Amino acid sequence: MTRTAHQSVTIVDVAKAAGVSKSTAGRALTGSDEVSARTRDKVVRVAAELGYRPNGVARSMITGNTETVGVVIPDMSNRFFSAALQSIARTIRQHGYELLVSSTEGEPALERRSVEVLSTKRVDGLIVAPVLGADTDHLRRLADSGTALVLLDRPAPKVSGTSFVSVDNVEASRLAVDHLIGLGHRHIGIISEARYDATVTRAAEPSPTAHRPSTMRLAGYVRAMTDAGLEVRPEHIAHSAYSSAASYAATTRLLNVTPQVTAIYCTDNVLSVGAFAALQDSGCHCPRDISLVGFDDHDWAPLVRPRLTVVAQPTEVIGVTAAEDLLTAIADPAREPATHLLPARLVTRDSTAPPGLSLIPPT
Amino acid sequence: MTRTAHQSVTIVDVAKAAGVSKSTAGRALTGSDEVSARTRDKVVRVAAELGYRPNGVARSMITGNTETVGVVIPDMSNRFFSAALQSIARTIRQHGYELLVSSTEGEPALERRSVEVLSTKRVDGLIVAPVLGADTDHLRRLADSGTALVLLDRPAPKVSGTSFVSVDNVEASRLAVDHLIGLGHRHIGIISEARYDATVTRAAEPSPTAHRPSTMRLAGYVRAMTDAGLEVRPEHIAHSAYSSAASYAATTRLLNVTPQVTAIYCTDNVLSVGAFAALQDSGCHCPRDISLVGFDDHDWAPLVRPRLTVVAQPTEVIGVTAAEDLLTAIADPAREPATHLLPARLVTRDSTAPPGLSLIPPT
DNA sequence: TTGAAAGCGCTAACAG
DNA sequence: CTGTTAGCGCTTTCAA
Repeated sequence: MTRTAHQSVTIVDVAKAAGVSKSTAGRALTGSDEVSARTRDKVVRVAAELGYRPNGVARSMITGNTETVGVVIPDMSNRFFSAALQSIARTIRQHGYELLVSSTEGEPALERRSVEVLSTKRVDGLIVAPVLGADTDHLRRLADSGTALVLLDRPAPKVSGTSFVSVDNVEASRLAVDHLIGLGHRHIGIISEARYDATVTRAAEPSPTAHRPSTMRLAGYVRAMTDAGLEVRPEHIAHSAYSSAASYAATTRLLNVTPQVTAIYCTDNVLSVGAFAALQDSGCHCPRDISLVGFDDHDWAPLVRPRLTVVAQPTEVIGVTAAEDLLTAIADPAREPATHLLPARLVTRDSTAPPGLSLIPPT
Repeated sequence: MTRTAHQSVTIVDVAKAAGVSKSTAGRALTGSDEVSARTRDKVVRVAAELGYRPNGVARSMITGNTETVGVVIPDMSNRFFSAALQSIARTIRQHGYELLVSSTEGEPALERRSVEVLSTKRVDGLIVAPVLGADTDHLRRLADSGTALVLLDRPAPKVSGTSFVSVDNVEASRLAVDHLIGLGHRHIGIISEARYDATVTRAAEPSPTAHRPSTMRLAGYVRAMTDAGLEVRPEHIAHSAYSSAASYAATTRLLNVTPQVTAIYCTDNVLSVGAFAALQDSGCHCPRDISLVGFDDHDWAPLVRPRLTVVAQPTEVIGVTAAEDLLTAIADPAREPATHLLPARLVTRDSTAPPGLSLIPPT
């Protein structure tokens, strides 16, 4: 019956108890058809009685693969990544893979360690959302060594031959900004983790596989403004570190410094929390005095007042696409890497309205 | 330099190239002090040149452990579980372990499969939040087989000899209900996933290791009401399935059917979204007409109006505790299993006030 | 249809 | 300090 020892019943024990050889027992247990039904039944029954559990480690040793996919992301409690993780998990599970996941907390050193450890554990493939701005040599080495690799959300410029899956950030910004322009806004502020850098941001073709999402979103804003014939004013671009508190401060600053701004586009889900809070505390009425577009659709977007208009990423699709591309790469190492830029979607709610629109007369 | 072949450079290749034996190479690479500095340096250099990556699978084969912890949870996009996961990941990483995570989507069959697969992969220990109400024989077998096992959030009654980590749900409810009673409320409704079952709920000592969280929270409500000399009325207990939409419906029903209710306690984070929305749409003014206490502290709790008062679980601590207990169990299989009931915390905001309190005169 | 033997890549005695 | 030997548990030829 149940055994208490640790590394307990092996296939040899089963074979002995069933009165067959190790190899026959193996064949019976893996459902090979090179065994007589009689012996198979016997072996299977004996195995169950003994509480035999096949040792996947030993099997991997021989087959050379682990049926395991690694995922390395900065933070699994971040809504975007946890949602992506969930859809990655489901997709690969349907193909018989498990998920080895590592959180880097934004530390380049931890990312290197994670990639190292996971590749030591011989994952069959790896999905990585690299730490922004960090060195990516370890990823290049990994890709060069033939490990299937898919980049998620953030590119690694120097790593070639690797698939990349992300929302189309330029288009996402265009959705937000065009919506605001369409409402009549002319002075539109932006809360961004990226620094305004004219050379990159105003480039004719900013490349999603070369720049981080925040940069692309800022570039999209610049493009949309420019295309509409509006002036991009540096003082309308509020830089914020990656935290809700920093975004709160940045938004407050933007409101104080540039009173002519009538709309704000906030380019990240974490930042949106702080931006919304800042607007609430500012004394401005939203959307009468200021319109706000957030990023990513949250549970709370329809719960706050005014309900928050957002640019929503297809988070599920991003996860599924990354997983499927990785599975393809595992099955066929020679396949061409692809860049998947998935479309964002504008969800219009109540936080955006024409400038100066006032249902309640201003005080 | 970099190799393109798949299972490429082994320790034998390194040994040959360095002109030493396999074992010396091994010793050098694992940093054993039984090697001369000279040979170690040489081996390490050669290994780097060849792009050698140790094969963790082979190592596990010998050592018998994988430095991997499995986690099986219903849904990693759920805020509670993703936060717990993040702190589990950090804790075990600090001890050199990686995380193999599996999402069961609430399906008992998937949970069985996950536990099976992870134990085949020879994880050194397992943290499981079992699917509610499902059969737990697979967990008992696992525990009996000597695998370190910690139960998270939900107990598995028939599985003995296993640690259990959870918030103290009865006390959590007491915090919420006592707060409301203290404000003067007498007719307090509850939104619960549990069915009201007098035998369990009113038991003198409802056991956290025998009943699911929702049952314990309901029991805590009953206890707190009873202790305060208030009547527990079945029509004040609104059952809801586990979704925001169901909670919306349950809350709406509760408001319509029992107008004497002046406060509602919502016993779960997912349900809180629906409850809050229902209150907004009901025409009731919160907190003037109805007070609301939510469960779990969300990003949005301070963002909505009124700001939501909640009972907050120490999610981080729960994750860390589960991880630490598991590490202990791995290190010492003979240690006594423990039940950790962690304290909840009441976060008082604006959604709770004395009944009938009216800053704005009723219409 | 079954068994015997080889070996995956590595570590761990045990000699030298 | 270093090399030799013997496996870990399993799959997989290759014979019988």
